[in-house]
Amino acid sequence: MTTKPLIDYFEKFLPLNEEEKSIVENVFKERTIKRRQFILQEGDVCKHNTFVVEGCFKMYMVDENGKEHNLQFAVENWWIGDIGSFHSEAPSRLYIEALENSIILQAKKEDQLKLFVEYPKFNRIFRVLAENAMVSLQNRILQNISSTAEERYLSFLEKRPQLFNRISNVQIASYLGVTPEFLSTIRKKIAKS
Amino acid sequence: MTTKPLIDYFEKFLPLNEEEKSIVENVFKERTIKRRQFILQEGDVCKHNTFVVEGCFKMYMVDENGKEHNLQFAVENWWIGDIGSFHSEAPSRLYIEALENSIILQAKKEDQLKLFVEYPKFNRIFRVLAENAMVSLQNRILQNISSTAEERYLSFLEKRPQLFNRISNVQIASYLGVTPEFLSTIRKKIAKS
DNA sequence: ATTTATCATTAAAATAAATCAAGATGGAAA
DNA sequence: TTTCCATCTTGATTTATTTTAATGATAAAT
Repeated sequence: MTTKPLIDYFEKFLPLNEEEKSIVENVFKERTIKRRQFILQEGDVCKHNTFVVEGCFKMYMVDENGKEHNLQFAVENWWIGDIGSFHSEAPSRLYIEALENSIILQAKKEDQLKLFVEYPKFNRIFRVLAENAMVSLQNRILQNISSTAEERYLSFLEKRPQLFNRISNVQIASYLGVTPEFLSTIRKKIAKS
Repeated sequence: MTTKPLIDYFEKFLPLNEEEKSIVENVFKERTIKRRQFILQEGDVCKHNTFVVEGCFKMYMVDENGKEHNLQFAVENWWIGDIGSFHSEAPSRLYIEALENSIILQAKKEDQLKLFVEYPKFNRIFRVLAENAMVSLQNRILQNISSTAEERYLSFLEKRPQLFNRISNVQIASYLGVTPEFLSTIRKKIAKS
């Protein structure tokens, strides 16, 4: 019963009855992923919606110069996936790679759609999830267009302290949109003050 | 029947029956908004979800130095609102201001919730809307962390050509996260090449 | 155990972008 | 018409950030 963390997660939004719990167990399949393994690569269609039970992932784009740009990290109790590709079934521009050995739960698109059609409660839960994600993304954009890199780094430390000890500064720099070298000078400046 | 554009909009996602069309007419109220008028101000709770029938709005934050940072524009057939504040009922940090004389349709929170509970179809439509919004926001973040201001401006012109002739460069600069002066030098450089 | 890759840091030079100050333009308003 | 205000532009200066290159430290691979 690895689906327990996911059921607990859903129940933070709306309580589930026994039937709904058992459909979650049927729809979401457990997978074990090793560090450095990919669950999505550029050019592939994103066929799964992924919930992280244990471990850590990054989702990133590779630009024309071969540089990686981290769009998102996901640790325990986070969702990750290229929703755009998942819905449109167009090839993704993104990679999703495990930063640690991980355990995930995945739903295939057709199963998740069935869930939405047959169990309206999940429709409601996923609407709220998407809206919450929108709010975080909007806040991140506001930060990006209004703050310096130093302010963005401080705010990242404040908002995601769990990640600070778990992810290398190279990865954090890529998420913030600065070079690792510049992040290093920012850290030096902060340490001094 | 100003709700017609909204009904047409919903039907691009899922067809509505007569009952559903009439509930849309009941829930969404028309308002006329003059240029420079606010429909949300910092400190207020965002009590409405807004659909733009005609006109143009900007949603922005004012930083500690008094500078405005545009998070979003909305023209015909776009939604605008501070979803975070709408859901949490916490005071908003954002302003929403009309850039032109406008006509909007607004639903109060309790009415919209009733819609979601009693007419599951709208739950589904709004889930898809939120997911689409997530995709655009993710793409914008990727752009912000991976591109120069010039690339961001060119991409804005390509993606939102309707806005190019309709919105001042000051507003576009604020949306891109650069100063109007620097946007001017970008434009000069592009014109030369 | 040794080699190899990744990571974090530093510094100098180069570029991107913000700030400051000023002038030109054109439409709105009196 | 004249005044006024917002917009756009320009150039000089300063600050933020990237690039390049080099180094020591650590972790991964052989």
